Amino acid sequence: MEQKRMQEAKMNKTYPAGMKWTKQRKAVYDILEQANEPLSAVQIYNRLEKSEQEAFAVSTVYRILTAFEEQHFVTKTTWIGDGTVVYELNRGEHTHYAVCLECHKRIPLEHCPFAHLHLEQETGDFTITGHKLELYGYCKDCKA
Amino acid sequence: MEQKRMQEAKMNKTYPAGMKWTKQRKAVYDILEQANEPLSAVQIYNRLEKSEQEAFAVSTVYRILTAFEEQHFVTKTTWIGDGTVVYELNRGEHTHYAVCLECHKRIPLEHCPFAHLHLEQETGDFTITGHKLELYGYCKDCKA
DNA sequence: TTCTAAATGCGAATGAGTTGCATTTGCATT
DNA sequence: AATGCAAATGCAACTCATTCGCATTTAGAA
Repeated sequence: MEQKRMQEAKMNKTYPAGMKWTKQRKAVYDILEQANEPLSAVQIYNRLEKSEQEAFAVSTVYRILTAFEEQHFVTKTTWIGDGTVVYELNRGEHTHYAVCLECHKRIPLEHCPFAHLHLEQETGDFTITGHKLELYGYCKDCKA
Repeated sequence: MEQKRMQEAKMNKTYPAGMKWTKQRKAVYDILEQANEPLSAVQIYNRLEKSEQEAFAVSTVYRILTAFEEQHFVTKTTWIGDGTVVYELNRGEHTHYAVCLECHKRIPLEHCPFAHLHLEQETGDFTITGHKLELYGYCKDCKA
């Protein structure tokens, strides 16, 4: 649903009221779409600098990402490990990562380990709306 | 084991080679011990300012916390919501939290939901050594 | 008591992210 | 197609957490 709205937005068919589809937003959107991993605002800014002839303002990137988040186009996440803030296009999947302590590679998990868990039971009066999980360890290349 | 080492460290019986048990470290340790929640470096710094006659340097607090983390005296964590970095005395338990998105209260979970899960199965060639988990939602006071 | 590596203080520097304000630009409406 | 204006951008200055270099102090081993 969100995804369909994003597609429409990109095709410039519809867009939420009071939202403009500028070239800056298109560029940020394209970078997020082409990325196969979550990106930080600075990473996005750097890629913009390389791919575009005209430079963008950093503040614009931050504002675009905030706007995208409000429109649910992207999901903002903080890596639990180092606190890095990254943005990821909302493709509908629910993704967790296994983080290698050696090379810091992030391997997306195929399935959410909570799919069959009933977490509500043990949190009493707490209403759960989401969760965040990171596994730590060593990838096959770093087991040496 | 870590806990015993911490106790010994505090009693000034043993301490890892090349590690000094200074009054600054004692003070930071005491504050962490008395705290019933994870604290940020700035929070610790502020409490030091109030409780001690002499002022500490902020950089010293950061360096102490880094050293404590390397010695596994404390655990460094990043809060999901706002990205705040906090430190918590390593009391030996394996703790996860439910974090209220409204009041930011952190409710420790009694049991680790992974206790009976075999995560290795779904990560293929990844060797898991640890994990971090945070649930978020709304506590009973904030459900309004 | 002496000696030295480790720890601290201080202040400057960094880096991520934000903000105020003047200027530009989608885009809805003529 | 021209107009009008709210929304978006650029820019530069700012905040805030954290780090770093370096001179000075100090814990604790010898």
